Amino acid sequence: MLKDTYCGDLRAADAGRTVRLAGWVHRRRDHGGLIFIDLRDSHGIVQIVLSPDQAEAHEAAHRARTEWVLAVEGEVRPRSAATINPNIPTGEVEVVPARVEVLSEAQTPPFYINEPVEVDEQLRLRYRYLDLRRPEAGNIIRLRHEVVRYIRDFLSDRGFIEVETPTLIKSTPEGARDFLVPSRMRPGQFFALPQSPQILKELLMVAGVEKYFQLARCYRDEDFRANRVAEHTQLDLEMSFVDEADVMGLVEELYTGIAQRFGGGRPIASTPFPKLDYFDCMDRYGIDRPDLRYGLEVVNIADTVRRSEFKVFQDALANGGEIKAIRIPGQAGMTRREIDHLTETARSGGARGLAYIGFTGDELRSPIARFLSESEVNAIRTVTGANDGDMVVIVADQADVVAKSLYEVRDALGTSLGLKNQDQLSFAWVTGFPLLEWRPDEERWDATHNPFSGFREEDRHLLDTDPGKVIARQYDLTLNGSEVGGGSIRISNRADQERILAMMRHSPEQQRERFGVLLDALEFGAPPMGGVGMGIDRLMMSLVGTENIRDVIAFPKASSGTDPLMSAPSPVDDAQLRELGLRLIG
RNA sequence: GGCCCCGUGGUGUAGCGGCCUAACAUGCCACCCUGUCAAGGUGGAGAUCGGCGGUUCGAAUCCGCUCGGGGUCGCCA
Repeated sequence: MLKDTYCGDLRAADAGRTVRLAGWVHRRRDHGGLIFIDLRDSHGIVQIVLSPDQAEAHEAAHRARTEWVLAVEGEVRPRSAATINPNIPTGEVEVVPARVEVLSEAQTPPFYINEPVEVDEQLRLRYRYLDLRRPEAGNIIRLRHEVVRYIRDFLSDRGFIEVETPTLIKSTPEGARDFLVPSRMRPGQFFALPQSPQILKELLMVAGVEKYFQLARCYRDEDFRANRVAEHTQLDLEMSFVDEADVMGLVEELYTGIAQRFGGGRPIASTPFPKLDYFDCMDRYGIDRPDLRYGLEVVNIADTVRRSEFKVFQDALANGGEIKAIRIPGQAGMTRREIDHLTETARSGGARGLAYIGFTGDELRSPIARFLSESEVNAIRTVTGANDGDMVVIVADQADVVAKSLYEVRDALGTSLGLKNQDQLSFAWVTGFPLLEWRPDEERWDATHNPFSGFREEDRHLLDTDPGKVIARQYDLTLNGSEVGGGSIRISNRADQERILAMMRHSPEQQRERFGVLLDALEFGAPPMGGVGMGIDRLMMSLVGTENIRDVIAFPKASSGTDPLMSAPSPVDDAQLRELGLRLIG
């Protein structure tokens, strides 16, 4: 090794040691006589001091520029009291080199590495290897390693084995669009990249593995978002002979440990994690992954205004809809502009408008008050618990529109009122999901999560009479309002699996073609089984407090779906295409 | 695919019809400088304003198209 010590590791106790350091010039302060160089490596930064006495070293330091790579050999010296820098961990010492060697020179970087300035993301991605030198960026990748290592240790200690599954698998036209890989040896045929190792992990259970996990790369060929990329990493895990409580308990212990160790001291809002029912969630938050860091719960006020004159309310109820409200404490005086903005937000959720009542002492601030009797207003006030100074906003429409609109309103308020406390990790389980939902356009049932989720035995009879009422043995984990993972106890017998697939309008031929392997395997002694897929990227986003999923990935694709670093995708030679039996059209 | 926002020296921004021969900060280069840590001082180089076309006496500034980027809806678990 050219070095025996990391720059960032030096402390007062190292004073007097002779060390060999190597790293990058973070910053240089050349006083003509004295030269200070902040030398940076993967552990941090330490100050190097060069006086003109050591002519050769001084000369090298004088030539050196930002991001040059230097090897330094010298003595660690305590700094005098007046020159201690309390802002950096190594600030009590500095290194006085006898020798400075330039290992590599460097062009001026295209953006600042030594200052946290917001730079165009494409430029950063194109030079990601420089971007990652920025401690703020690189430390996320290092933290990710620690988290992943913790996961591996945790599960290994509990008898899990990590098994790799293939990256080239069979395409199933279910769910998201597959990435396809043409087969050279079978021209005209294609592999798909896995959207998750779902079937394979169930086969591992049939294989008697009992406890499996994998940090699996999952691929979906869909458009990107701030928190969505084409390839993401999931902690994929499956266990035999378990029920919901076993899997949820294990995941909860794991995630509590991760949050405590890597959450930067941020408290977990509640342990054990709250368990919410899906229908309850939809009722109170309008969404199945509520952000529990703040209140602003949705209240049903249909009963209080059932006999109201107000046509909007009448129509909604006459058409089988709902009327719900959110009480916003202390916001009766919000500006016209803010109200308009909230109304716009509600409209984006499908609502035609947003009614409001501001309780400002004796007066009511409300365009709809004249359609309501005094007792109705009082009833609304009682049901919502509104005090003087509170604002109540109301949406009346079909249930799904009310839910979506008020979810959007609540979410917007959470942001604008500063209620999304970044210093809190608020986990919650959501269970009790419907197994199936009706697709009117396709006239078939579809799985709400995945077609292998089991269902409550007591709901079995409903499969014939009212399939939409069947509750799945599904559980999702949410963190600060985003879904960080989910799983289920699986169907583990062929008859049930075939029955569900049939309800989803898979013909027996399609079932054999697409899921034959699994169906067969379920006939050879399949154990009861269940597991989860946990999104590692989103977990890391929460741990480091970023909105951008690309921050937690070493070499991410840009939002456009391209790779500015490698310039991918790119055209290929005709010869390559020919070999694959492909020809480009258009 | 729809909608919204952005595109000015290396980087981050200002300028939004003529005062722009494009400003500021930082970075870069040179010189001065022995205790700085965003070192300081002096001087200097560096962008025709994403591209194309149009309106106008005159366009970084207005209009159209286009390319690139970001966000969002659709899509996606």
